Amino acid sequence: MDYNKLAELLFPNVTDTCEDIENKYPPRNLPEGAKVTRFAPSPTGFIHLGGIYGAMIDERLAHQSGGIFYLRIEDTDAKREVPGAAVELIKTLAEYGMEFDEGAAISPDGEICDKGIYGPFKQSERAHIYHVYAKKLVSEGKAYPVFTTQEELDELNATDKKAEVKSKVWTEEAANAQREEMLKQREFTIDEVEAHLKAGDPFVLRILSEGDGEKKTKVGDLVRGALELPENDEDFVLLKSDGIPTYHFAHAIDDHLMGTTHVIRGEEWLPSLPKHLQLFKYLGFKMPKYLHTAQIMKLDENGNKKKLSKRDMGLDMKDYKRGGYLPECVCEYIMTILNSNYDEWRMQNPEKSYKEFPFSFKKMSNSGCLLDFAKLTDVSKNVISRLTADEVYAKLLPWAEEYDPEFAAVLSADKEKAIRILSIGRGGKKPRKDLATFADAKPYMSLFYNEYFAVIDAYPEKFDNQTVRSAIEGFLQTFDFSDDMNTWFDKIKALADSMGFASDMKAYKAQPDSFKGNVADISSFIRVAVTGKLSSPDMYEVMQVLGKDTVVARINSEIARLS
RNA sequence: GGCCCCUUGGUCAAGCGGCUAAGACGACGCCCUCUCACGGCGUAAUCAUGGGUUCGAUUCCCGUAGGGGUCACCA
Repeated sequence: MDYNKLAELLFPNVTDTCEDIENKYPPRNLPEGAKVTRFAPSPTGFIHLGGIYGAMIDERLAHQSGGIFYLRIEDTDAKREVPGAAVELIKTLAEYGMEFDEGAAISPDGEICDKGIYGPFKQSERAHIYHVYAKKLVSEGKAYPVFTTQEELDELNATDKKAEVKSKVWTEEAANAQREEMLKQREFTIDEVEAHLKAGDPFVLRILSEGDGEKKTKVGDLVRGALELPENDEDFVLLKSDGIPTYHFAHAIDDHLMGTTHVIRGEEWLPSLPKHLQLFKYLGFKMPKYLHTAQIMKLDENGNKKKLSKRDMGLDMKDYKRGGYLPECVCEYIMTILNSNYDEWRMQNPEKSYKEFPFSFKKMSNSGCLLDFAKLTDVSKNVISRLTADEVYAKLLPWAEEYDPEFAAVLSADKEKAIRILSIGRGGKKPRKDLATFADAKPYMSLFYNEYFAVIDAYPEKFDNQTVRSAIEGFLQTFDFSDDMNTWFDKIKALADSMGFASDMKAYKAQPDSFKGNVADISSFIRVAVTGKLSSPDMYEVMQVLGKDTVVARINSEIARLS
């Protein structure tokens, strides 16, 4: 077989050589040890938690080493592409603090554009590059075409391939038949190829695999160590019939030309690693280092770990946004599952950015972890508790504007007040941690606003209305808004004493029977009247924020109700 | 089914031949306290299993089981 002739037949329009391409993309001039990583999503839908997880590893590894972090859009599957998804992807990544040095970006007019000299960064725009290498492989007898008719192709496109693959019964006979079919396709003549081309039949380009599927080769993985994998024995597709490459082919060429040093991807790619080994060998490219990450899982109804699926809460980043989770909280949580010594570091360095943490892939776990909302909540509370009231307000307002406009209106009507509310118990060594998400804000803050205020909790049952009423009446009689906290509370204690309640908790605990109740009970009457609830932040501070008139009005309203 | 990956408390995990097997989240209890938070202290809870190797295995090797992934002109 004259492979050069075959190559010429298949790619008559390709005149560039591989050298021409290589010259256009010179090796990067980076300091020793600098890592070049990429995040390479396909624009087939929303970005998910696993995506952010992977992107954060890419970002840390690159920027921690003084390297380059870039974004490549893997839009090689026109059928699955979702319009506008790429733009959405980039925006979401930006929200999560993923800043790319190079790659696909959004231009001022809202279109995808390229940043840096190694583009184009959309694979659909790189067809000519792939074809140059494809032609070379054909000319060396390392790849060959398989023709189909247009009808067969249409039929292929009509099938739900994923469902078909899933339902497939993997018997030995089926495997053998598949292999025989593959081998048969290797047999053809130049004349046949010419005839097909003349008839306009589309073709795919397949690699001519070398391995026998038995012999093992060793591959290194940054988190898994040495792996033993069988050599590739599959003539997988390089170019689809539309001339666009498959992931495998695009991966080898792009990561080579763009100078990627570290490929970080999910462990679902592990089984296709032999394909990539084969390709890099055929192409004469230097292998990048691989890091296959464990998946983030959930528990299914049978109690088994399962990969997060589209229907699950917690996969789509929009879920987090809607739920009021701050991106920095999610990132903080991801850091805790990325490196288990992160928690410890955070305790020592409460004010630092996570980007100052010495992240190491050596500390990454190689088994999948369960998405743990309890942990996320804890981490989020900590992150938000470290913010100032102004910062919380600045982030809360836009969230509310999108998901609860009415609440947003209330918040912005009196910014000063909102910030005073958010300031309660904030700052200092032991800040309150009331907010894990912005969705917690309204229930927490509602007692401060008359439009939301309601007496929700009942007064403690063991006291009759008469007692409650005289207590809050008594409070009102001596209430002076300008009192400081101690004076204010001393008055409550005095009130307790005058009503036969213990003002000293220790005294009460020693002899509970000699009192009608204690000062905490008195406080709870006032608390329910003023806040509507049995629990609230520090009541003195609450009253200071509410203002004298509101406090008096609420108590009077309760006095009336209890009469 | 073939191939590959994984396996320490409920969860995330430290460990890298000898430890009473860290720590965090969660749970529970106590303390602090005018409530709720916060904080402090404490309790319960883990090496999947069988065989080796070894004076000694959570740690090394082999098998088994369980879980996950993958076997497309999808990425």
